[in-house]
Amino acid sequence: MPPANRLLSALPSKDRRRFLSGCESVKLAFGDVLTEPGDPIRHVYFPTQSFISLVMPVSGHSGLEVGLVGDEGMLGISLSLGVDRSPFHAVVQGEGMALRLDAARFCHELALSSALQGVLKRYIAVVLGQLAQTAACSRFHVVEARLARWLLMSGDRAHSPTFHVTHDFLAYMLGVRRVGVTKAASSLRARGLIGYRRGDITIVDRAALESVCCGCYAADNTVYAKVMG
Amino acid sequence: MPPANRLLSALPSKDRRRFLSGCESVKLAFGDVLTEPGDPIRHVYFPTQSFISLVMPVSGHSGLEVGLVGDEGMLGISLSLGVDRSPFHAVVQGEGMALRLDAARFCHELALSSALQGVLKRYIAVVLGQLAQTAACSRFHVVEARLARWLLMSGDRAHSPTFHVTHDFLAYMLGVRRVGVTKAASSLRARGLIGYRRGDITIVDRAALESVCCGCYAADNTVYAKVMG
DNA sequence: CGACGTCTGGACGCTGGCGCACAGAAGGGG
DNA sequence: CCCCTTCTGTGCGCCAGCGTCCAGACGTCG
Repeated sequence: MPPANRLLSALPSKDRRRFLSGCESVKLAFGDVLTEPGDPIRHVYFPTQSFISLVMPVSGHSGLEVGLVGDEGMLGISLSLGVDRSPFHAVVQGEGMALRLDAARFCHELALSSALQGVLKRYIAVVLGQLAQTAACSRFHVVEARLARWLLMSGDRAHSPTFHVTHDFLAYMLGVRRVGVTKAASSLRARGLIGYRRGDITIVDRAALESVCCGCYAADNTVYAKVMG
Repeated sequence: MPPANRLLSALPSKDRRRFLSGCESVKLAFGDVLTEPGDPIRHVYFPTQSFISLVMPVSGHSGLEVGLVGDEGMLGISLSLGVDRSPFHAVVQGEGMALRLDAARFCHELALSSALQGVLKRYIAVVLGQLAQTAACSRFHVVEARLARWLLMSGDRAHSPTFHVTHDFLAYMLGVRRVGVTKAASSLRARGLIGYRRGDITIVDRAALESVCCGCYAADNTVYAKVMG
């Protein structure tokens, strides 16, 4: 069985088969930009092995990552709300496969499957909570804790303790200086929680990393499990 | 004609009449707590003259306001997503009237009106964008700019340049110290942009306040107009 | 194998906001 | 009318993160 997307796995098999038959499997490459804020949504994506960052740009600043979409979610939910523009800058963070569907076809399929409608609505409710959580987190928590959270979230979505990301890129996601990331990361490494080398990061001691990270990580997971499971 | 809620005004008159007949008009008092995170949603509210803060609590911190709901929105959207729990702490910020509907009845009405479904879906899309905007704003912008934004948003929803709020409360909303608010507010007052006295704040020079405030205020309004208008 | 680009690691002073503590001013209730 | 609560204003030392610059380490590609 090939790796799947959890939203689609939740569908009854008839709806799922029907939906999958309309999808194409594409490989997303690191750094690919899938949507720009304000631009029309051409495709929706259901990551299977890949994952995607949602970044909110701010004038005069680098932008801030407000969401991470992996096999537990989808990119382009706005479409299911009847809005054809993306509010976010979406950039591929973890290379890998995703299922893709063009906008018109997605809307068509959505209209045909009330099961899909239900799953996506609940997913949107989760996203609402996660956005709020992220807002509070990036306001209050120190870089080290937020870095830990990011690594855990990415590790989950990469289905692997190792993935590719530079300090520079992390700084962009977290909305801090690159130097700040280097400092936090080297501290985590010194304590044996993670390892890294020229853009490849490895989670070494997951449990310890969880204890360093803020409660937002656990909160997110709890909400997801409660609403979706 | 009594003051209305803009979401409901957007409905075709038949649907609107039907929906309104199921609503009760209630007065919301300053400080009333309407939902707690994780608690079941008993009622949904469509403010007409009142407005409501959505606050995301964070362990070890005071919490952060992530949204403001006035006559342009509603409280309890999660219900329309099939989720009966509120992710937020919702507290009445501006005293006044609102239309209230109990949860079961709301779901029933929603099922009957596809126009209402459409409006609320678009509203949710707006909220998604606003949450992201707020996340970035509270990460990057200085207290003074954020305060200005908050005052403008509240002024809009209060339909009046004057409304009641103490520095203490503002600090809670913005996730900063009360002293930080006092400093920013007194600076704005010294420049003649606002006035205040023991909890009553007045916007004196709206245009100047807009120029002090970050672009997030304008961005929010633009998105709302584009998606809802 | 050498040169260049990329990635990581320090160092500098600076500042916005923090935590705390205290003092004056305005109102409201007994 | 006085006391007590609430609200606003100020002054401390402190620190996380900022902006900037430079240096070393690693890889890759010509």
